[in-house]
Amino acid sequence: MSISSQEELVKQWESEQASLRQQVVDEDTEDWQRSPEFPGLERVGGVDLSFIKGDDVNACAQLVVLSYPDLELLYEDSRMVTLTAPYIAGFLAFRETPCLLEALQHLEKTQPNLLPQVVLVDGNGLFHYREFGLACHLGVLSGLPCVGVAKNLLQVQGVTKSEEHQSQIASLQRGGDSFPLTAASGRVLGKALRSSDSSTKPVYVSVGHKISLDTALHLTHSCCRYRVPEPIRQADMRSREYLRVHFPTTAD
DNA sequence: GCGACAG
DNA sequence: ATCTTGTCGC
Repeated sequence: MSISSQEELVKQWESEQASLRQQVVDEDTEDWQRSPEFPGLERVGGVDLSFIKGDDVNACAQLVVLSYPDLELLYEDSRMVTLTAPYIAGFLAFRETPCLLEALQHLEKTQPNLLPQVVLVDGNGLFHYREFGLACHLGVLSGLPCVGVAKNLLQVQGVTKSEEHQSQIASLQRGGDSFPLTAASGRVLGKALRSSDSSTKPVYVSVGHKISLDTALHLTHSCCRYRVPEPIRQADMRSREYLRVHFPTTAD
């Protein structure tokens, strides 16, 4: 792809993000979100993509639905997809949303009773350059509540891996502890969460759609058996397993 | 030229 | 995302 055509693509994507961003709902909209016990919440989804080494076009898109609060597998869908859009930081959604949306729509059409009530997404939501990351994108297009959970800090809007940030991480004492990720504007775009007692490195939680930040944080923590919340962890493991079985590494 | 760059 | 097994420690 030529430099100029990529510049044009980015311009088009920026305008699309600005437009869709207005549809994000950063508040609780569901009945189950009203109480900290999440009464009525029975199904939590997780999505992820895995790639074959050296191939950035063919990938395995994974959707899992786990029971809540037991976090047991209710449904899983692994599908090979062909990605057309390139990966450009800040525009991950244009690469991953289409196939994830298809997986959700397929489930809604075939087994609507298993459709998740909220989806945990591997990546950011409002914690994003233009406050419209993958979790917001998938949320708006699917209409489902979504939460962004990133494993690495995106340095954006003045939030950096500074010594101050490092010391805030060090101050997280136990699972559930968190601190806000505040933009230069003063707006809180997300929170760093120590997801379990036994993990030092936090995960970065932000609103995707139809959920408040505090509810997103509490839900994420409630889904953690290990550092990465179980829905995303299961999606990740199962998509890798799918590739291992169907595209075994050629032994030399 | 150097650093940053969700997945 | 992926390259990569064992190993040290709680």
